Amino acid sequence: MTTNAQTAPDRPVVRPDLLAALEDGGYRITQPRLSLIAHLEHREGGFSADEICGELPSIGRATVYRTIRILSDAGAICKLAMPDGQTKYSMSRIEHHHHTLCVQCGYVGEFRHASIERLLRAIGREISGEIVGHRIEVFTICEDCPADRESDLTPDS
Amino acid sequence: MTTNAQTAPDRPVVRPDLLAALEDGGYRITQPRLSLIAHLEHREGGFSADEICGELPSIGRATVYRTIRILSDAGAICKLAMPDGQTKYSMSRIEHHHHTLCVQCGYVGEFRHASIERLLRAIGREISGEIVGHRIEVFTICEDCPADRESDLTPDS
DNA sequence: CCGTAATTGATACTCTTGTATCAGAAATCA
DNA sequence: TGATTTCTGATACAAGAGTATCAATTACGG
Repeated sequence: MTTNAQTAPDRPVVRPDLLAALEDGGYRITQPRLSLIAHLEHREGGFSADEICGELPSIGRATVYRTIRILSDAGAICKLAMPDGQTKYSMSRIEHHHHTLCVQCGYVGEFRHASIERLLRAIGREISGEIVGHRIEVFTICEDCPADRESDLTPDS
Repeated sequence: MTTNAQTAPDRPVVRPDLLAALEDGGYRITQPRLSLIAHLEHREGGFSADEICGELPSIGRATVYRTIRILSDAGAICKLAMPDGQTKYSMSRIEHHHHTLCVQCGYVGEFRHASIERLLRAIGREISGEIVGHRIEVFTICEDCPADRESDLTPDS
């Protein structure tokens, strides 16, 4: 419908750093990967790979998983673990951050806190061995979730 | 150490708080549960449920999983997540603590750090919603593991 | 525009981490 | 000692989270 299709066929305009995550890894810029990135890039909150498969039925399951892995390896998206063990992903926006996960709706927020860095250094001094990574996840019931509902998870952001 | 086995037939002497975890939940003290607790109670480091099934072939798989869940729900053991998503458990010894997990050998250590409590309160003031839990896991390569072997398991650092 | 190499997607498969079922066994109660 | 209730364990089942395969397709360098 639009008439500006001269420059590139159907290529959606996406965050350059997400494209760079592909290019820097030596991966080709393909339609399915662009569609996936365009679908994810402005997404708030967490999502599962399978959820994305449902939302983008035109992209094969294997491709969704493969691309998510590429982006995750490149640090463009974060892999998270819900308290029940479910895997979720979220887009990285802040450089060095941690996550809040709403245990009811699955909403994922990001926060930074200066003292976390200090804390980790202090822990490093107290324990034996070398720290190679960490995971700090804060589980919440977010503002928009009624706290009285106990059981069901509605992954609707 | 103490040999008070004349009080009960084959009942191993186990940590009373572990028995209490069963009794307080209204569960019966059975041989398989006692065997499992006796097997676990002095265990250092992390273990998976399946691993325990292999070590105690006389106890059924379902019973191992059931009992671990009971103990985990009661807080007697901790459920952990390795960076690759594997589930591990470890015995709780310190009251409010966090874990170090060696990404090579799976060794699980415990540590406390006073500022973590402060930190969580500070985070609670900064984010919206109510904090209902948290997970702080520090991934390490422990002293006994050769660090030269390459390990690419470094989640968001 | 073409050749080559990477990518896709349908599908089957794997592996982990459990849960459901249910007849028989064991623990507790009266 | 029964009677009752819970528990066990063998096994099947299931869901989640991916990976392997491979013919057909697509992107990209020249």
